[in-house]
Amino acid sequence: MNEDQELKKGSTPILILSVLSNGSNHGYAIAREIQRLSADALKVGEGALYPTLRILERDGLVESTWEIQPSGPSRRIYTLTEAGHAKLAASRRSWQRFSSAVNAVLGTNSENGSGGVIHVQSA
Amino acid sequence: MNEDQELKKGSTPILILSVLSNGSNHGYAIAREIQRLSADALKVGEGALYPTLRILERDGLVESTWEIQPSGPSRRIYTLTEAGHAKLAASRRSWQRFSSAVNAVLGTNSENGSGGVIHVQSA
DNA sequence: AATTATACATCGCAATCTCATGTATGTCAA
DNA sequence: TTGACATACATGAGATTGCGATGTATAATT
Repeated sequence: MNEDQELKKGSTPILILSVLSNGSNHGYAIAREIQRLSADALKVGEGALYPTLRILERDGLVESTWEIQPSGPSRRIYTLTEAGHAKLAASRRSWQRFSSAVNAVLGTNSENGSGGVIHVQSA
Repeated sequence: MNEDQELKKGSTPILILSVLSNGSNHGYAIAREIQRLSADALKVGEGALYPTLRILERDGLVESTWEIQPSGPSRRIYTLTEAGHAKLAASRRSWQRFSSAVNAVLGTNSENGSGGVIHVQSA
């Protein structure tokens, strides 16, 4: 399965990697961060979160260590590896390509609501 | 399952509905049109195309009629129903919300390649 | 005669998500 | 002190979806 098709079925990995690129974090906090940054539009449930983190670790994109808390349950802290950084960069390009393509298909008729044009401009 | 989560797992329905909003068409041509409009970035395989069209028809979003060709195999022509138009409009909003949310999560660190800013501007 | 393109359709496999459930700790209010 | 809620990890069942392969059939091309 190619990268673009994989993105269609599961934006979870790229979202997790992206959050981790802001600094190491533990699973539960990653999920909350995705929800916060997306203004509640995206929710990564626990049944998707933990299996995905395991796959990312199996594939060498993240590493984890247990951290015992002075209070509350222990946390497994995930850190992005070098391979994870590279994967994130590639996934970003795939997402851009995919979302542009969808917009291209959606933008070819008179029912696109705003009728607006999207300009991408360098900072 | 809510609409946003459904989009994550399958942009195929909205792509088909969008192509059909440009006029009635048959399955095989719809798939080619999606591929053409997306500059080969998106491909809807036959194993996804025909089952999805059946579901759309079952749900009353499209209607179909057989059309015998003077040459070549018969075609099943699909037409967007009123419910299909409404669904398309709703799906567009969901796609906008979903892609904006992903961009929001991706846009929060220094690894976003372009470093660019996306401005959406009305026509 | 063989290949390619059109055009529909179905099946099995694999991947993924959601929902539910389970374990365990700590806090806060009734 | 008991119940509710939040934190934090983990797994399993069931459903959905996509993809590749396969099959049927027609027609044009080489």
